[in-house]
Amino acid sequence: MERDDFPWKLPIPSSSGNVVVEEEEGTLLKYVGGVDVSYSKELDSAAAAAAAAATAACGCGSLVVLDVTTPTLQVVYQDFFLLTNFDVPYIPSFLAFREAPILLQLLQKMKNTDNPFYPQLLLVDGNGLLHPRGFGLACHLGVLANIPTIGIGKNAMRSTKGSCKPIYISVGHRVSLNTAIKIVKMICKYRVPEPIRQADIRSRDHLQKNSCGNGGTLQ
DNA sequence: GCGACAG
DNA sequence: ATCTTGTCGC
Repeated sequence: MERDDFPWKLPIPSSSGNVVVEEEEGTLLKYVGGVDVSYSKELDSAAAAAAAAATAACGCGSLVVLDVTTPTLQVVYQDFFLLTNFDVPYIPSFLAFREAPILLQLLQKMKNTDNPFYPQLLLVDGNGLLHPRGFGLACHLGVLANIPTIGIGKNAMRSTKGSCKPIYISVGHRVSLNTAIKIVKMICKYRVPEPIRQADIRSRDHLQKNSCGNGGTLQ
């Protein structure tokens, strides 16, 4: 679980700062996925009329895949999973029980259709081994989907305010911490690694355009 | 009661 | 996570 357990090689940053793409097709890390779930606080109109105290929400899970051998980290795949009347609560330290089922479906949909962009590795918006019980969302998802995962935390539990705002990288599944750090460093354009950032941006955007607030209208 | 609490 | 406007800076 904490060792590298995958067949591919990392693109090697050259001394000039450019990425050297090796010729061995299929052995190079190319497709890196990112997952996230966004929520809308808006009440579902039907639920609001029926139950006064009900606070059903809308949610949107997203899965994006980036080609990390391109300088721009091109997004080559995206898919969403919209949730209506989502009432699974968020309980601190139990994030996986809320989000793993959603994200797992997005991954299985790709796998079931033999999608050529199926990610070789997945970055997860949430921690891996860095968790009170040592098994965060990134671990759950990695095991369930049997895919190498890296956990990305943006708030450390019980941390103090630092002068800068770091991110927290932790092992999810089938990747060592050293490798996880190397990979994250090569796919960051901004503070948050690009696969996570794109998953975040796109899920929020998709939710806004397709959420309960629009009466469920699409397009 | 107070502080902490991934997203 | 979400509720929220403008604003300062590269």
